[in-house]
Amino acid sequence: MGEKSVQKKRYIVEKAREVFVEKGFKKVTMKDIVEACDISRGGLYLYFENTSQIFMEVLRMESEEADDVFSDSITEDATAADILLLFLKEQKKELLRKKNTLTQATYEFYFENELPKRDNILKKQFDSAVKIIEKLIEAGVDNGEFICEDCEGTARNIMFVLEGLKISAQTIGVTAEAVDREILYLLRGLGVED
Amino acid sequence: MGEKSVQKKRYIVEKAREVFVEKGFKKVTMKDIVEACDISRGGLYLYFENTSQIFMEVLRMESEEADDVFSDSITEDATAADILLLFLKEQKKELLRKKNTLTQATYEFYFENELPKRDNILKKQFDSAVKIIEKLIEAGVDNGEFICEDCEGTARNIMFVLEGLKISAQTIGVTAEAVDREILYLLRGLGVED
Amino acid sequence: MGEKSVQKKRYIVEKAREVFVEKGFKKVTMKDIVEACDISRGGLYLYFENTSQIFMEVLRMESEEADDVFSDSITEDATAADILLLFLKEQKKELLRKKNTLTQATYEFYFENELPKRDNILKKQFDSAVKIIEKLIEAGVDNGEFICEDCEGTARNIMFVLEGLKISAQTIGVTAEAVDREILYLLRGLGVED
Amino acid sequence: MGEKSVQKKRYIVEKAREVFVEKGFKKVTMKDIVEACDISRGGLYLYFENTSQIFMEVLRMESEEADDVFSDSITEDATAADILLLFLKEQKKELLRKKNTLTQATYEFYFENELPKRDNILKKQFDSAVKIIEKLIEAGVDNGEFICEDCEGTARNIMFVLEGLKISAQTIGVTAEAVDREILYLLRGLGVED
DNA sequence: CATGAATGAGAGTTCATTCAT
DNA sequence: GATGAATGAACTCTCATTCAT
Repeated sequence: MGEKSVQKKRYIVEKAREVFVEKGFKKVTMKDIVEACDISRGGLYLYFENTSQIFMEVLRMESEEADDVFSDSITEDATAADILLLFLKEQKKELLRKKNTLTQATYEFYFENELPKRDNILKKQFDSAVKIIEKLIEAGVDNGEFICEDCEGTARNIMFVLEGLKISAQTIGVTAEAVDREILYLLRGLGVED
Repeated sequence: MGEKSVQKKRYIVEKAREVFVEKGFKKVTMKDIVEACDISRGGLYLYFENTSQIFMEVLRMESEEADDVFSDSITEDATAADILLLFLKEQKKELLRKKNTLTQATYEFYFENELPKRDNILKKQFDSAVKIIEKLIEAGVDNGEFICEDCEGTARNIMFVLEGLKISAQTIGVTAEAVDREILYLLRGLGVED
Repeated sequence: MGEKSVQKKRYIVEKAREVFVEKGFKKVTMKDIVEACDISRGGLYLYFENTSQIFMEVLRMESEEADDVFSDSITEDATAADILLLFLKEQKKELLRKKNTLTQATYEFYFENELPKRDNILKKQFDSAVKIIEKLIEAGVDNGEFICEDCEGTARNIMFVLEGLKISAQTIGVTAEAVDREILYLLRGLGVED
Repeated sequence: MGEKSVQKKRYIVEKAREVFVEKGFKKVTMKDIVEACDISRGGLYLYFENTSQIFMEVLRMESEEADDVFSDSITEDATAADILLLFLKEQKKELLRKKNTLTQATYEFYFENELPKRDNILKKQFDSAVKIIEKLIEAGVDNGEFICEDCEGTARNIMFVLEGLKISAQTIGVTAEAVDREILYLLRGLGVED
């Protein structure tokens, strides 16, 4: 597959991403993607065999670009609390966003495909986020910003709360206030006064 | 609708439940349910128009029967900590169970149907669970079992963690140990020593 | 499947037969048969899963109706030679007929489906034809019409020649004269003077 | 077309032959052949327009190389009976061979293409085989090996029996014993004692 | 009420064939 | 000459939904 093919594949994945954002995973057909890309029916099959394959590529591309969840938050003289807060605000924005989100499609994809439980991109992201938060909390404890006895447990707790908020946002609905309240609760747990 | 019709409807819903447990929500077709019920294709349409309608009925029946999430745990002389622990154990069992769970189907259903965000059974269950946990914690605080400054916040935190664990179990996979660890973390947050 | 279904199935098989006669086996699609029957696309699938299944049914029906290859030839006072000659004439007509023949389709079907080598309708027909010809020759020998030392071998020889003529008719082409010549040759082998 | 082109064409035909041997004629697509040859899709079209054209070339090449059906059998001091027997043994081997045979593909090809009935390679091969067998029988009669009144008729009979065996091998199945039995029958018809 | 045959829309998939490079 | 990406027609198959009985 030449240079051009790589570009076209990328093009398809980008267009497909929009479709998945729009419709989730299950509802999306090869036809939908063909139409979104404005290519021929057979053309798509030159690059991908099915929607799962395309979605996995979308996820891969996503995780490549988004590896820097924290990098935005980390600036020269930011404190641990600043960084954590920024990260949580970022997550809030993400989880409240109705559109331009792959959240639902991602869940649906993992529901449908029991297989990739191991070496699961989602899991890797979760674990690495826990690690980073843990380091952050440790740093905060060191310089007296945070109070925390079980940094790892707290990091994991934060991530599960975020997961809970995320899925709740997609199902029972969650308001900005509700998210703020949870963020406050988490910060207070670290000994941060408002 | 006569008595007989009510019974048949109930029969359909029960059979359909098995199908949803087995296949989630999206993948299920009217044909699947017709076959599971061993009734005629047209027959099903006399009672339900589509799978969404059937699933909502499944959910309704479910919540009627399961309103007593706590009732099992509450006995005469159980302490607040006992009850909370029993509840959490119950949730653990539920979320680790691969089969006989409507979890996935429920998520899929709410993904597909943006509509029932309001008067959403899931939301009601969530809110009422928060309430009950809050009362429980308050009781625990009163008799010195728990230490807690923000009972409502803590109750909500517990529920979001459970939601996070539940969705994680369906996507990235969660081990029994991981769940135990979270439960311990939550209890320690209430000042409970192991 | 009720009485009506049986009739419709029969109707489909009859229409499909025409299609197979027209186009052989391989070229025929479910769509072709749907169109020939003037039923809906999905309708055909209620009765048959694929063209092989339909063709097998065509063959079965064919063999039911045609079990009496010889019965036409057998009359009260016909001699063995008469009957044999009539049979051979019948075969001649059959193998020279361009249209209304399942020959080609049958060959194609057996090419495609290696499976039914055993309990193969074609084989049964061949074997039973050999048996009948053998009996016929024996009868002819008994009453002095034929001279033959190895009736079974001769019967089989006749059938293989007929098979050879049949496939030749479909591939290299065979004239009426050529068939007559072979028939004469076979009869002379039985000591019959023209 | 240059020297190189001729070679490439030959290469394609040889590779295509393998495909036809493997899959018959009808099932073979241009894509199959492209893949077998490991050339480009468009490249094949520079040489052939469709599978029929390719197959005809395969047949032509085949008949060029195989014109010597008998040449193997004919040695200095072999008797007519020896040669005939060798030829029949050769045919037996051929028709029992499951793989490496173009038989099925050839039949399918002639089924599909009504056209080449005239100037039909198959026919030429058949006719020339009849001629040769006839000469052989005449020679055998001359030196007292065979008894035969109608050499041409007998030669043709032999060829039709072989055709019958060949197609039977492909459809109803034929055992080595069955072939031997037919060969014996044919030889006895020529007055040859076992 | 209940049945289940029938319809037809629509998704998936494969290839023959073309054509710019 | 040669390549292989691209197109689009054609086929298979599945269901939601209707309707005569």
